[in-house]
Amino acid sequence: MTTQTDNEAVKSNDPHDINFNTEQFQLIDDDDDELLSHYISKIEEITEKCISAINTVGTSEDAGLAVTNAGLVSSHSATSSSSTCCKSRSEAESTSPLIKGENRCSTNPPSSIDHSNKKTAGRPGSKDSTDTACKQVSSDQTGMASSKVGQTDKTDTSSSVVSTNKTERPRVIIDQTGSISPLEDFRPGYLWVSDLTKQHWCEQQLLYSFTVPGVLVEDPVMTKGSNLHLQRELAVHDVVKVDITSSEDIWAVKMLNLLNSVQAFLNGSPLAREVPIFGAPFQEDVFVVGLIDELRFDLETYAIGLSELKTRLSRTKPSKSQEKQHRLQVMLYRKLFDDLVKGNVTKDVIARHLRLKLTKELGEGVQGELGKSGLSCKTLDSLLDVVFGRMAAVTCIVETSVEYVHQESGQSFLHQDVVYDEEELKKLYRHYLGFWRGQRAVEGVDIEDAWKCQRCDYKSVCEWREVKAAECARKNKLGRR
DNA sequence: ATTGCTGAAGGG
Repeated sequence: MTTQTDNEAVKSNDPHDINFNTEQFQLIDDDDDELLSHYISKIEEITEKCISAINTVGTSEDAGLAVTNAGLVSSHSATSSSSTCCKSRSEAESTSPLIKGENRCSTNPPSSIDHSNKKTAGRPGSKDSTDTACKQVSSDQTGMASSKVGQTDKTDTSSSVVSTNKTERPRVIIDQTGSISPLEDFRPGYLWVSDLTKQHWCEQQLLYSFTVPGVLVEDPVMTKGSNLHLQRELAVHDVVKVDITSSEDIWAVKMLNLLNSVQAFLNGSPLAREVPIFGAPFQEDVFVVGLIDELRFDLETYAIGLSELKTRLSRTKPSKSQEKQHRLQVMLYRKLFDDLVKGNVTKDVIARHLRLKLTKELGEGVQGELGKSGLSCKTLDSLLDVVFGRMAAVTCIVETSVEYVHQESGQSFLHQDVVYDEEELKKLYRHYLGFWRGQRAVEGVDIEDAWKCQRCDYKSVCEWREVKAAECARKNKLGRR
């Protein structure tokens, strides 16, 4: 039982400044209906206050955070993609009836509050449930299938205010004294290639995307981009669902996707899309996971080329900064792929970073899919043997490029070859890891890239920007003397 | 494990 008093749960003199008194939530009896309904109404009240406070922020001129009816999470968190992805799926269904993906949009009312900077708000884990992953079968080639992980969401119906208190952790942002590093804090286990490319755009923005609670907002330009990518993907294979029972299963499907892409080449197919890739490059003991847009296989020379698709709102050349960002992405993919070809990734590294038990028996659904590809692997351990073997049968990537496509017309208007420089990549990568390991402070954009701040969600709260602005003002003053 | 642990990329 609790001794809850009636003091304010939300102390807020200023609607922009919400103080949560999390202390006062205590365990109560499930049976105590009266008390329970008291709390529920209390929670609703708080929710309403928060939403109205946020709305005020969202509509004010200098607001960094926008408002939508989709709940309260980091604006660049994975959750935002789950909604856009869902949309892509349903739109894609009209052009390709072969997709079996279920609608993953949460139909919950928009009142899920997150005041704990929880990273995965609205994206409940799949640990304790039997999930399905979307697997794909090639449509235009017989025999070999390729597949892709696409976990479906559980619908989150928990009342979040009470439950998040339990999981709330103290958040440490870059600690010079060496407490918790961003890597441990935000990406336990492994990094995404997209983490590193975002970091390339602005490290400070990346950090804010993890730490500043925001509001989910759908960016139509990004949605359009996702849809165009999906369209292309569906041109080479279809999606089927696979039952998933463990994280080993999830990774097994990913391995199968990679395996099938490479196998498709060996079977005479010239194209593979959405190819999963992973590794721990440059002996840094950090695991990185990515998804290659497109691999092309030259049937005469057996040469493999990598192509990254970038869709753009306008038919304009990408900025220098974007060019560099895309180049980094492509070089990283290439490095990860080549490392697999060269046998530079070991089972041990995979198991350790992904926290997988290689000897665990894979679920029925996954084993079934493996069977369809002619494999009788019962565990990740034996599947990895096959994957490594197949990867060793192809050669390293010899060509890397970025293709720019105009969103509205769908026309490709620019093709840029990327010069691969491994030493340069290594240097850059190690510099970026410095941030992830908490070995150095965050770096925002250089003064010449300050234009990026104009469209940044965090411009109203950004300390980096403030410091740079002051620096700039000082310089101008000196210059005038 | 007592509790927890990520589809990655999507564009500027």
